[in-house]
Amino acid sequence: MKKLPDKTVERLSQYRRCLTYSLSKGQQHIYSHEIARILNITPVQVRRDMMLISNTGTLRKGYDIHELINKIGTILDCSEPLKIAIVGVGNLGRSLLGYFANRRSQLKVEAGFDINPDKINKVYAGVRCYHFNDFEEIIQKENIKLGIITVPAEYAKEVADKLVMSGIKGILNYTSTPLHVPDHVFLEQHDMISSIEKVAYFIKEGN
Amino acid sequence: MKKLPDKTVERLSQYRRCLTYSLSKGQQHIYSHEIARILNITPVQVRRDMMLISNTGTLRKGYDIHELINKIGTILDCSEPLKIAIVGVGNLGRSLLGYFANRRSQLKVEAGFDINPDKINKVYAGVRCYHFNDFEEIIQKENIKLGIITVPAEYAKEVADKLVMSGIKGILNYTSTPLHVPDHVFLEQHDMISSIEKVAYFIKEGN
DNA sequence: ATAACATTGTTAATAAAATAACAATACTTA
DNA sequence: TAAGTATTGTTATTTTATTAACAATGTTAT
Repeated sequence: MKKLPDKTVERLSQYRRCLTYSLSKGQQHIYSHEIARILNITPVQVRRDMMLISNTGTLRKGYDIHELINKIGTILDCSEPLKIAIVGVGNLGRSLLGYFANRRSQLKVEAGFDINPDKINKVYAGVRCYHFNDFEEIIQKENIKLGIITVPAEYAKEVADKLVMSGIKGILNYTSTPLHVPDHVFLEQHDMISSIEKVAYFIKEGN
Repeated sequence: MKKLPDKTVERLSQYRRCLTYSLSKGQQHIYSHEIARILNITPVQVRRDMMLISNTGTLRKGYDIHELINKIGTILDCSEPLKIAIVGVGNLGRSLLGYFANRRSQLKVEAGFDINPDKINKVYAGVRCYHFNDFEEIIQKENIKLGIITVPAEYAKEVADKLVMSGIKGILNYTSTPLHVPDHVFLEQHDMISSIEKVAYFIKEGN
């Protein structure tokens, strides 16, 4: 399948979650406008995304939830679970570890990394914490593909460099330090401070 | 000033942070291409944003950092510090509290809220944690405008409803539950699972 | 003094994302 | 059975965001 637009990919993940929920309630079909309402978007957008992933619904019956979940799975998921490392087992890192605990998913957090000796070899939400010095060895042995950076901002750069050098394929950066990585590494940044300042701006304007 | 584009607002926040850093290094002027390089964007985009906020640089000398920081401040900041509440003092909530500690900024986290009795009246990173039952009273007394939701996903909806009822102006939702709020409340959602699935997708495609 | 250069500011062009419009059609109701 | 209705799928349009192009102009080098 052709590469999907950025935003569509994000929405697919959201579709899947809300579909899983509806399915667990015993619902079998769902209309575009139902999905749209749940996610605060328009029905057209849902249908457009469906078109992009060649998913087809039934007229006046909507989309088969089970089928659509599978379809999204074939697009988003890899054939085997994708292994993830969380670098920085502070509050934020542990928060993410918590998200993934008890969640059957094609995403598997395989290891945490830190430099605080008190944390090394401890297990958090079922995931063991290693010393960051051992990063390269472990991610290569375990075939970990994705790294999430949750260290204090001032360490972000050196952490990212090490991730890249170790062969990580994608990085999700939760620090506010902008990072630079080569083209073959996919980088996503999430700056919480900017998000808050943005909300602040639009509140202010709203006066 | 006319309302700025969403993306420009986000970047202004990032500009300010990188400018503050450069200023602290003793730098007084900065070129559009320097900013761009730091933030992984193009120089044109920087100049375009400058245009939108009517900031003007000096030919062959670049932008006056101090002046630009002030300019961004007049746009993003309110006249008095904007007060924030963090609802859910778990790992993620405490992580955010940590970000704001020791940071002089026009954003001030005024209170945390939780329902766990062990946390009530404790102080985290200088911020006191109250019982969520007292939410309305405290945010009205303290004039808190912005709420950040960091509770487990299943509580997100009721928390949001209470925030809206209590007169909160803006909500930043870090749970994966999609929320619905009236038009006069600004809502920003940040779904960490979707972010990770997105990175996973683009890694997969990259093969 | 003049030419070459580097940088800003702005307009023009392109690309990406969202929305609108509407044809097709199966279901429902009269 | 015929008309009306609700819903999908798709094309067209609009809006938003990014990038390209380039004129203007102060600075540096010759």
